[in-house]
Amino acid sequence: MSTLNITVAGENVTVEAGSKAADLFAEKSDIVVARINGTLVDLSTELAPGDTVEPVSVHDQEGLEVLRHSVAHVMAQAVQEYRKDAKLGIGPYITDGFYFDFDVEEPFTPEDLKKIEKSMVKIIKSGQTFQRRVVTHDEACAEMADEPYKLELLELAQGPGSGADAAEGASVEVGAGEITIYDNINRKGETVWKDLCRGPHVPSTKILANGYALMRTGGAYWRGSEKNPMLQRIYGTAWPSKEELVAYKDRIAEAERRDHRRLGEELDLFSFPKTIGPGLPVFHPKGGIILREMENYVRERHIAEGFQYVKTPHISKEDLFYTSGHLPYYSDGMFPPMEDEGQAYRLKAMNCPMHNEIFRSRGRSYRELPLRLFEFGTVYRDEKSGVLQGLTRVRMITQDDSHSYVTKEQAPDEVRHLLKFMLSLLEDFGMTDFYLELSTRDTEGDKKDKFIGTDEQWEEATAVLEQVAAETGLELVADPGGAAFYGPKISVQAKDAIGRTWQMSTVQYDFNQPARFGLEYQASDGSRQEPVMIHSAKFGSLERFFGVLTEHYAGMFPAWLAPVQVVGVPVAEAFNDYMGEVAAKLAAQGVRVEVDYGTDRFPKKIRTASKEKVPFILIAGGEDAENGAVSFRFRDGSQENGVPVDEAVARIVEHIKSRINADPICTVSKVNS
RNA sequence: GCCCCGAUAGCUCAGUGGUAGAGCGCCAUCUUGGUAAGAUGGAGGUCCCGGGAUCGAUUCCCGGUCGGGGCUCCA
Repeated sequence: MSTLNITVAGENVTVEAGSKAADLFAEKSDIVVARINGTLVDLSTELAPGDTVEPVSVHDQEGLEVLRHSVAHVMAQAVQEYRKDAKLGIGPYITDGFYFDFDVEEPFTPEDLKKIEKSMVKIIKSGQTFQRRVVTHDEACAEMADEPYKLELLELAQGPGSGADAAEGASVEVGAGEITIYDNINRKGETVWKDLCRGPHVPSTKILANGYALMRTGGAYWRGSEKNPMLQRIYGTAWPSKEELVAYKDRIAEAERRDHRRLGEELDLFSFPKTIGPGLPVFHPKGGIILREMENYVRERHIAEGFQYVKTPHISKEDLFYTSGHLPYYSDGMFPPMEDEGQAYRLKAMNCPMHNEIFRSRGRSYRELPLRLFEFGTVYRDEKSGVLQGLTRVRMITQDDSHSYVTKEQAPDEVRHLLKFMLSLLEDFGMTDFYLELSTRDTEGDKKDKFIGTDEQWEEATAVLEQVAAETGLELVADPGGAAFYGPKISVQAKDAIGRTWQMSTVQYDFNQPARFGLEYQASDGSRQEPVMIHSAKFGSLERFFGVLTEHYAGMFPAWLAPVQVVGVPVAEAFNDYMGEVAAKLAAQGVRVEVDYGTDRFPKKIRTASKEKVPFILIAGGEDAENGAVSFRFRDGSQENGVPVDEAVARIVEHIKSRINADPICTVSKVNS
């Protein structure tokens, strides 16, 4: 009997000829695929002499992705059993799960999902297997004759322009090399379903049994283009174990509890009155306090960093936005013009042109540079209906918008300075986990004409940003094509308390607008030079940041931001006056304090104040009054009784002043430690 | 903008081809001494808007508005 030598997980092994990868890992049920000579393949792959084989577990990222993709296949099989008219789109794995697109006559209902899930249970329990089969292009076309979208993918994959763009989507199914079809084989050995697929797959559906669920449906354009027909997409999630599935569902439930739209209502922070219009929020008094505190702090920090606070109008003659170059590119995003005395005006959708006018309001010297302007500029963008979402996507956007006018030589330092500044600001709001995204222009494709300026300018600007970003030591992700029309940008992506990523700050290098506006300064040699303009926003939009912060803190704003910082609860009516005196001492120190003089009983008052997520509940009863003391109840439910009033006041004031953000519970004891 | 779903009291939601309900909240009275719901009573609704079929529509159909989940977009 012949044998062959291979390397398994770094060790030399001799196996019988004809062995499969599965034979090597037969005892290990968590191994779902193998990496042979660097390529991820099915366990059914036959081994060849000299192969290097690495097992891939379902607990590895790649193994998990394979598992998810296999669940997608099972789902598609179930869908086609249930809906004979369903035509297959693509079905890849995604973060946390998978989806599959179908062209169906009637969209799926929640009841449909339940039925599909049921029939998936049957399939998965039956222990079907996946079998890989290499076919020719013609064979694939014949087998997929009833699947128009698969035929399109086959055509794309072999077409002349089968490069990245043309085969997007196709590559998921077909890959670069040979064409393969995966058969779903039942226990009798019959092929019950098949799909054009690059693979690989788990060996048997049994491994899928642990933790999957169908989550939701939605429309999705075929191959992601709005020019194409809309298919129906079913999203699912899949995990190696039941526990992980439950943990995932818990995470989703937690995100729902934190939803700023829900908290905004519960905590009376803001609303979207129908009479005003979609995407146009009004901030209520309590939301107003939070906004004001955010603004005050950010304004102070900007001034400390050398910015000068300015204010500009909400509307402008339309010509301004032609000068800046915005209007030809982004007219869709701006509200339509208003006419007054024969002159067309526009609501501003960006502040930079206005700041440029401040720059050129008089002659500028190199001695003034960097000239840093900053404002809370409220801009209006005519977002398409269907994209609005709470405060995170609105039509009124208040940008903490700043522009630094610098010499070309000063630009790298200015970007460095800004990046450091914005990270420190975000940290002050309890966001400490970042990565950066570098958005550059696209030199080919549909959007290449969106970018203006010479190659040299783009290269120079991009190099500056890249260099400075690298210096931060933070992870840097490329975003080709994501630049502004006037220059490249760095975005700061920050993770919130439950691990979701939000795009926050941006810094943008602009070599276009100074020229368009004819900005210049007089250099030390007397010559006139053109400045470079660095755009930056730390929150991006106050509205969006407000929404993100609400979710990040789960409504438990740190004391310095909290609309009500202290609620005083007398144990009984007899202590109302005493509680009132304590509250007056706090109020005299500028603390936002309320006393619950209502007729509810004591426990109900505790409940009410707790639900408002107030940082400090102060309690006063007989024992306290006798000792000139007061008792704390903190937001986590813990308490501290009999604290002398003056000490309690001092601790609260100190805590608020110290702006402790990282811990949303904010107990006073943490200040002292 | 596109696909789907929804809209009933301030909020969360039940319900019905014969003009409507609960809990919370709100108001009142009585109560109230120690860490998440004291009792009773009351007010409050053009059942989103417009049109249609029907003896009759909050309910069925069509259109609109707004909201939600996706897609696309996000200067």
